[in-house]
Amino acid sequence: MAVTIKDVARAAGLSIATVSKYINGGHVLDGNRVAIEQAIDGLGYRVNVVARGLKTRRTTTVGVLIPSIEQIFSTEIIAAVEKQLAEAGFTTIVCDCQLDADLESRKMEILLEKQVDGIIMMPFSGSAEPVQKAIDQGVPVVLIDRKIKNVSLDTILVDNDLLAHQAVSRLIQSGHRRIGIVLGPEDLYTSCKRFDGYAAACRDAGIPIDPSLIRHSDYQIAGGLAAFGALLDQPDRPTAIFTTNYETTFAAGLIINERGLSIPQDLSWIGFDSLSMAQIFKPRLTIVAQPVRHIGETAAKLILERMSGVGGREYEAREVILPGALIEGFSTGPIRVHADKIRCKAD
Amino acid sequence: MAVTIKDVARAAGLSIATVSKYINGGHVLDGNRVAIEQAIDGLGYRVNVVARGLKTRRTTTVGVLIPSIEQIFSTEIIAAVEKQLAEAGFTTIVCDCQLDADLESRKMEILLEKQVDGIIMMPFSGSAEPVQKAIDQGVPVVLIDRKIKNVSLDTILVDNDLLAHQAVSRLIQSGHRRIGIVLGPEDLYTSCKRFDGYAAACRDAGIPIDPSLIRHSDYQIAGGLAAFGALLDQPDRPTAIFTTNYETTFAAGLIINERGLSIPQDLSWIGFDSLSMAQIFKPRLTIVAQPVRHIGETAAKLILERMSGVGGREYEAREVILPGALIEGFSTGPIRVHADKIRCKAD
DNA sequence: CTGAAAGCGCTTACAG
DNA sequence: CTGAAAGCGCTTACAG
Repeated sequence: MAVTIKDVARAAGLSIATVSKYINGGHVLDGNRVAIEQAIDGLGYRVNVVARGLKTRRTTTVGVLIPSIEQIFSTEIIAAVEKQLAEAGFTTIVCDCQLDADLESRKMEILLEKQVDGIIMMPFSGSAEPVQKAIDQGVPVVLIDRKIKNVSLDTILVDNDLLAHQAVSRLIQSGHRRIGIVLGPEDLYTSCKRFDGYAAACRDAGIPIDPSLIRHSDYQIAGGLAAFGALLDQPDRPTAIFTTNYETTFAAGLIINERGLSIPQDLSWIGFDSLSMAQIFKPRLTIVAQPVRHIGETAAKLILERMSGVGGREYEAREVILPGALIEGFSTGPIRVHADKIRCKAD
Repeated sequence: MAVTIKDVARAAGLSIATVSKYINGGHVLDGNRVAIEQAIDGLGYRVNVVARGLKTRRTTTVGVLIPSIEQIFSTEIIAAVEKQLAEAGFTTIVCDCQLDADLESRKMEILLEKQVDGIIMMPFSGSAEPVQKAIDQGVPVVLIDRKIKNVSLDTILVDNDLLAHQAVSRLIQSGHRRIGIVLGPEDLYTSCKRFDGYAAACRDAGIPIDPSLIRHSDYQIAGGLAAFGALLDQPDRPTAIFTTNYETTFAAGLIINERGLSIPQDLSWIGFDSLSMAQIFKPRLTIVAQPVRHIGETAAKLILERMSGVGGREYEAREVILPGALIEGFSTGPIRVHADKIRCKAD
């Protein structure tokens, strides 16, 4: 059986209270300290954090709930979160809901059941229900990437409209006026913001918004294929396209490869996220890069602060907006006239 | 304060023992069952798994320890593991050691401290020390991807030599005889196996092994750049190259892009892992694909079996070798004569 | 500084 | 089937 604090106390000839005090950083007489240290080393004692957690009601564990663990955007954030939390002595439990709204709720319950001290969540469904459960139990929550309607919580966001504005302006500078955009679901926070930036850039340049250039998707590969394909196949097709998340950018890459399009000769293109994919693509892709590490670190620091209780149980929700960057590649260029190569499949 | 089993017992007019029995699936009188259910619903009771864990010495949690959470190979496996374990009612705690041998040991301790019921580990350092700690505590361990010397443990492997053999044979079929290979560290299990497959394929075709065509790396991007670059820059350079993990494959892609090489005209190339990168590359890459989902599921099932105690504490270590696949793209072709374009940078 | 005692919320033999 | 009691390993006031 595992060795307990009792064994240490016996070996050191002290009470468990004293040993406990020492373990938790309290002061004990020098002689006793030595005795305890020897006992611990000799016995190979290690605190049972489960027992401690029962008593202290803290598990030094934080739950991370994300839409899918297979999305690189989430992965990179998790890595940063985990590292930051580990340095503070916290363990991270990662749960994904596999793009399933029901699971999002279930996994939240599991996290709560595990008595996590705090939760970092990237909302998937947008429903307030999962997060409400945490609030009800008094567990602090920090949101990432998007807000949840009618819920006031700490949130780490990215300057989506500015970034989209920059990307679209970049295309406009190259002379494009028919610029397509592949967005996510209509009511999704990031999707709205990225559209706002697109619209603002067009407005600034005096370009009227053409609804046929705006395509919504599910922000997944399947939807990206459909949306990007539709943009290419329409009669007066765009000369440049902006895909606004990783999955739709990947989908665009697939189609471009399949149809044998030359970038930027046949089409100018700006993608989103995943620097590595951008670097591998021929020619190197121009993309909007979100500050993933920064997001993760910021979220981790904030949840640590909330868990420590600074500001009390009734704090005011904070909203942090982080800057991203437009990373230039070679996928944008001036407009060409001959664009009939595009519809190689449709024709 | 949270509602406990005591509150439920009081509300239901029963003892906590009876409530506990019901919660854990025991039989109680129908009337009592109703009373308990009502009390639970009314109070919003939820079992405190920390308290339960203290008593039962089981946490229904398994730890996953990997080299880096940012490596896509690991991510995909984790996703499969997590899903499989969740279905069995287990929670997954993912820890990575950030490619740091010391951290590998520390994180193992943390996992053990959290009283995980089992551990799935993809070894990084190859040292037996981290895993020995788990063994000492009687916590079952399932290894993934590679073995650890002098330790007999359940291990889920991939048929590395066969896969490498297939890949190299594919190149030989196209007429290549000077085939370069970018491996990992010399003593790494997978690296050795993949070299074995390479060597066997050459031997089968009567091609002598030329040491200058064999480059070891750290299996990371940095090492991949160095190794791949060195292969290209050497006097009698290979006409085809096989990069044997994701990072070195990615590195090769970077160099190919940077130098403006045309594949397969200037060079035939077969990569490893990451179907998505292969699909985005121009032309679509031929790669060796490991059965990531299969690996994850198999590891999860095995650890579940070990945790359940079937086979007893003293079981015989099992070794499972899973088949992968060579996925054909367009990155291999017949040899060309003019290869001077290659050294655009060096010249 | 040290120790005896209570208790965190649960499960588990053991009687009844 | 039900309940009283012990105990999992720890921390925490409270005396001393």
